[in-house]
Amino acid sequence: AFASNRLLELYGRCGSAQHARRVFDSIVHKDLYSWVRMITAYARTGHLEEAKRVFDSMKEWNLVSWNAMLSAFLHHNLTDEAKVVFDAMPERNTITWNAILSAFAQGGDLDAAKLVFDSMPEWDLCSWTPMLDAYAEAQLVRNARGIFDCMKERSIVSWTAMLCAYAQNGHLEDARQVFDAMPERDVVSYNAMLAAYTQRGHMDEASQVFFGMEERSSVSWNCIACGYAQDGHIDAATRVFLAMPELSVVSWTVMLCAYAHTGQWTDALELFSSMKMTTMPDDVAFLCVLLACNHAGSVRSGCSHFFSMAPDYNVAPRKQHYSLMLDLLSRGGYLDDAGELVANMPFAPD
RNA sequence: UUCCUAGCCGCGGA
Repeated sequence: AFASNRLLELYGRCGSAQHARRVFDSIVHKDLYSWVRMITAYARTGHLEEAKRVFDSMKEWNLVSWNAMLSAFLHHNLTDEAKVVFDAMPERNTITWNAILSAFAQGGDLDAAKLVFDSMPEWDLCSWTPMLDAYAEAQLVRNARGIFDCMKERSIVSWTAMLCAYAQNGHLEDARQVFDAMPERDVVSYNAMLAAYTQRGHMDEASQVFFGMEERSSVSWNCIACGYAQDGHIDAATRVFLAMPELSVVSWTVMLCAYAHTGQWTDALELFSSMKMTTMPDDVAFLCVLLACNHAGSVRSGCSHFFSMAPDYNVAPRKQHYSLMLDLLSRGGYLDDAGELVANMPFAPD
């Protein structure tokens, strides 16, 4: 059973639920580890209903199995299902509380996050930081600061979160003070300070931070390129882009977006073709491309990109993609096709 | 086993 459990874990991690299931079924004396790993394997591959079925067929449960089921739902944003699990749990630990707190905080549900936070028996770094984030996102910087001040211990992550809380709410000076006061800094905290400056168009300060960095990541470069692009310095942004040691999907998208917004439709579309040779475009990249097609009035190109999203790139079109397509089709005079698209949308029309 | 756990960049939202 021990060896089989290892195998189960392996298949679960590499995303092969069928193989995991085969191993699971072959185990005669399944222990709690086997069950939990089977649940996790299904959860990681998005088979939540299967995961739940496995969970329900368990003979006995422990805290870890409950947490596994809870996290499975939370990771897929199935908050209602997660709540049911949470309420049914016979016992909870810090992992339980932090998991549900993080989910509420990231989902922007401040009231729920607060409720959970206040009900918790104890807090650690992974409880304070999400709560701080939740306040920052709700533009309650003082409450965020209150959490920060109350923390029994602070890590580089908490300091960076506080920096971002100020930056997101336009308090650049305070963000800088936090940055200067941090006991240690890493590439993420540097990037956070960098982004604080570039997002507000303070390219001089941003450059100082950038050149002061011992180590840079793709994020650092992207911030600089994006800063120039939104300043209207497309050529400068392009030079930064070309100098990047590595290109992520965001690097490409920054440039796509820059070209699309400045009316360089053909450049945008050419860039997109180059991008696809090395990088899987995501939903945002497609938005920029559709925006470019839209402004160029290129119905044919827009359609071909739109209809390749799900089948070729596994990207589900969002409402914004649909509305760009509707705009493009109707302005091109393809009213019937626009109507058909609306009829087949997976959302209710606004 | 739940946890490669909480913090950084692109569209939109705010």
